[in-house]
Amino acid sequence: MPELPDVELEKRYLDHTARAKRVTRTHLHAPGLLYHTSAQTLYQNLSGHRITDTHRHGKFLFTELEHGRWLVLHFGMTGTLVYQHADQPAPDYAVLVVELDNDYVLFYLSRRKLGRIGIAASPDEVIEAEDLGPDALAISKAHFEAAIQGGRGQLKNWFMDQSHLAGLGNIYTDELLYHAGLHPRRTLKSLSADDIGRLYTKMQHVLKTAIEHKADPKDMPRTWLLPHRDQKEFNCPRCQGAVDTIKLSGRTTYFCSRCQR
DNA sequence: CTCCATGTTTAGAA
DNA sequence: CTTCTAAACATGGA
Repeated sequence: MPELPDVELEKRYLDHTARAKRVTRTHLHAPGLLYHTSAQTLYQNLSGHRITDTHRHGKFLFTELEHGRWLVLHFGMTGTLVYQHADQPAPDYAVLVVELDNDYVLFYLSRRKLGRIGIAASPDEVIEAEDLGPDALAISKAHFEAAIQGGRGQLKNWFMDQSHLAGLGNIYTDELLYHAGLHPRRTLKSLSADDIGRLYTKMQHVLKTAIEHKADPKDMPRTWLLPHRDQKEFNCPRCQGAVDTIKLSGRTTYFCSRCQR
């Protein structure tokens, strides 16, 4: 489940599991996920090296190895990490298997194989190559306001574009706009200073709260859209009116036409 | 079998 | 040049 909150949780997961362990062997089961990297380069940079640090930017997760280069992971729509003892049966859908020197194994699982795996000199190299905007959780209010004021188009499309701001996807953009009371088709140009300030505050609130709730839709506050999205139809937790569904850029968008304008 | 899915890329239209 | 849309990617689940 990979938007910013999910990837942040994967980072924290790595921090208290595989971090500081040494990689013994590596197996790649889905070569199609490699980008800017050969399988040989991947093996050479992982095997025999200790994991020293982790970093997240938007939906990208970076893992530093002791030689200073970084393993780059992007989770697509279905990617996730699992760390378990080598005695445990291997989970399904493993695309990358990283064996560690403490008899534990880190699995990168992906059902749809839409993610990416690579080696890079630094997170910045990837951020530049992918043309990623500032991280949605790390950006300052001033920079956010400047970005919005310099932007064009509709809110939903703008927030989904990782070159403007990195981290929000379909689900959390909908959640943000719901909390901010703004219609997904509203143009950036039409926003008041008040709207922009509220967007920033709500964005921080939605992302941080999602992380606190482990980004689990079932555990999210019932006043949010997220825990209800698995039903085809549901009512707005705030006004009780029917929540609308439209397609924007081919993605299902949920919003309340009474609360969001 | 059909439809849908938390991401990104790309071609074409506006 | 920018924005927007639909399709494609690969695959599983309802």
